[in-house]
Amino acid sequence: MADALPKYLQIAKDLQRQIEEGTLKAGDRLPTESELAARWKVSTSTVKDALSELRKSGRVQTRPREGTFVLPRRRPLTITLNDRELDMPQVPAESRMGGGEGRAFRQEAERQGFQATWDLPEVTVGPAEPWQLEAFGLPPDQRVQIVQRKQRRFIDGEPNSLQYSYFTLELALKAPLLLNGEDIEQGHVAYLAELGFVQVGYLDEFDARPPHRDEAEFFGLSRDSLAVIEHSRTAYDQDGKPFRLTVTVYRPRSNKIRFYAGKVPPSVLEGS
Amino acid sequence: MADALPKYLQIAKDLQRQIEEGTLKAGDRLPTESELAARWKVSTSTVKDALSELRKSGRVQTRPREGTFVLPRRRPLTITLNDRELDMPQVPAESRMGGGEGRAFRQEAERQGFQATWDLPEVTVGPAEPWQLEAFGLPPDQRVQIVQRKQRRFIDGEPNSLQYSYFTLELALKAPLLLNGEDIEQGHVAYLAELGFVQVGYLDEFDARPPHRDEAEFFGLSRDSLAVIEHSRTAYDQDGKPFRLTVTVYRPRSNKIRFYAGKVPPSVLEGS
DNA sequence: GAGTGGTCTAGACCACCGG
DNA sequence: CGGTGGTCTAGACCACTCG
Repeated sequence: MADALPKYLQIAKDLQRQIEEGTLKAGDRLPTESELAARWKVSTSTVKDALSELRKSGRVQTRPREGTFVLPRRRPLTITLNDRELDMPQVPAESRMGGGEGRAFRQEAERQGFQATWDLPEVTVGPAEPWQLEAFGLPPDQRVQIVQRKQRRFIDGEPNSLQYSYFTLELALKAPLLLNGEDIEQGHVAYLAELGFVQVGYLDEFDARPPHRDEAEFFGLSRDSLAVIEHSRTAYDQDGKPFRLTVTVYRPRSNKIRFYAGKVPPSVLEGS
Repeated sequence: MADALPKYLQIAKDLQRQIEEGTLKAGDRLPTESELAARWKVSTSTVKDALSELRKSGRVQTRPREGTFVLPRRRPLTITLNDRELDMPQVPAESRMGGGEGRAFRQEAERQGFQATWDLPEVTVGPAEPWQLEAFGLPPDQRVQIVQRKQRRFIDGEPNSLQYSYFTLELALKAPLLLNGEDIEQGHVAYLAELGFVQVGYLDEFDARPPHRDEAEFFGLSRDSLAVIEHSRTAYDQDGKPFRLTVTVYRPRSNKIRFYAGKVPPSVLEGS
């Protein structure tokens, strides 16, 4: 035979095939590592390599001390980055959403037939880290306190994304609801607009990276799972000054991130 | 001590620290696996786990039979998704770029002080796969041939991204340069516009996933490295019909993908 | 030929949960 | 308590490069 695949990839491929063919269905537990090792006459380490490979495909989830399970194929939540309100200057500032935060998250989810929920935000205050200073356009040696609002967001009850919003303490003192560990009914963008900090534009950036330990725990990802997608948004006020930084960490495969330009058929944009 | 980290994470963390502190500099080879095993008094398997973890941070690269090397910190290429020309209808169709393809790739790279090069495209023709039919808005049972143009793109001589452009054979017969394994001087978008297929809008979607074997090879990623970012663009013509599909696979950490809305200070947009 | 990482063996012990 | 995957041992052999 010509250049046989390593055993661990053969095992991974065979399991993948069984999942695709439906022999292993969503929610099923895969054979245990020792069963697979016996069946394939390999050591358990080789099986562990195979399962590690499978986890990276995003089709299975390993829960320590329980086993490895086939994940259901869920319809992903579509996150559209374009902010229709922002693109239409005639809409009053009070009704601008800011895309992806608070009410906008629920509205988008419901339009797509999902139920969106979230925990109360955890508010913490601390000295700025270098990357935060850079995002706020401040010199690297500036001493400034940053307010972090961290929120866990769920779709149909399942962990979907983690959102961190950052503000300077200086701003938060003028907008004290930011310091409350409670929802801001109208959303950050509208609340700040009421106080005169209007978001006239924003810049989004993306990266993919392995999850941190707490993110892996929240999303139920064990070792060697998929990368998460990190989406940073820097919001600018009327003076072109960055006044809000939002970092959203998405669970892989549960979200579809999209952006459009020019004329795209409405049916495409609406179809989930 | 309280809940010590597993050894393999301790080792990874120590190496990471040495890289950050500069004890290990860009281009340096890390100690070999057996050296690390001896130094930490652990088995080589534990060291392999540690290096696997380190590779996921994107700071090192393992080259089989050579060793593990510290990667230089390169300034990433910024890919801006907004198409300024498309957003300005007064610009004639012939000069629209399409963002990220051919000339636009070189222009953007040079503006940021990089040198962009690419291989000649590899053209292949074959039956449509289901996801391609879906992207082109065709029924799943339709029999149609798809032309693939695959191009390897480099920044400063290093592998940067892989771009696959897809067209129906029907379209390619009306635009025969698409079937040539040569560059299209003016770019796909302009060439097709000349022939009456004007891109009036597009829809971008993102995902992060582990690299395929050939992608890992092209990017020089070995086992357990970072995820690649996949960017799909579906382009629509005047009739709202999708006529071009482009999939770009980006090397992680070498690219910064961005998008803006509303008014963002020009200095931010220009600053690479 | 020496040295490298990729693959693999044949286990071991542990913490944790309720299959 | 039994069974699970996470961590780890102490190696082995291989294909390949030339550090």
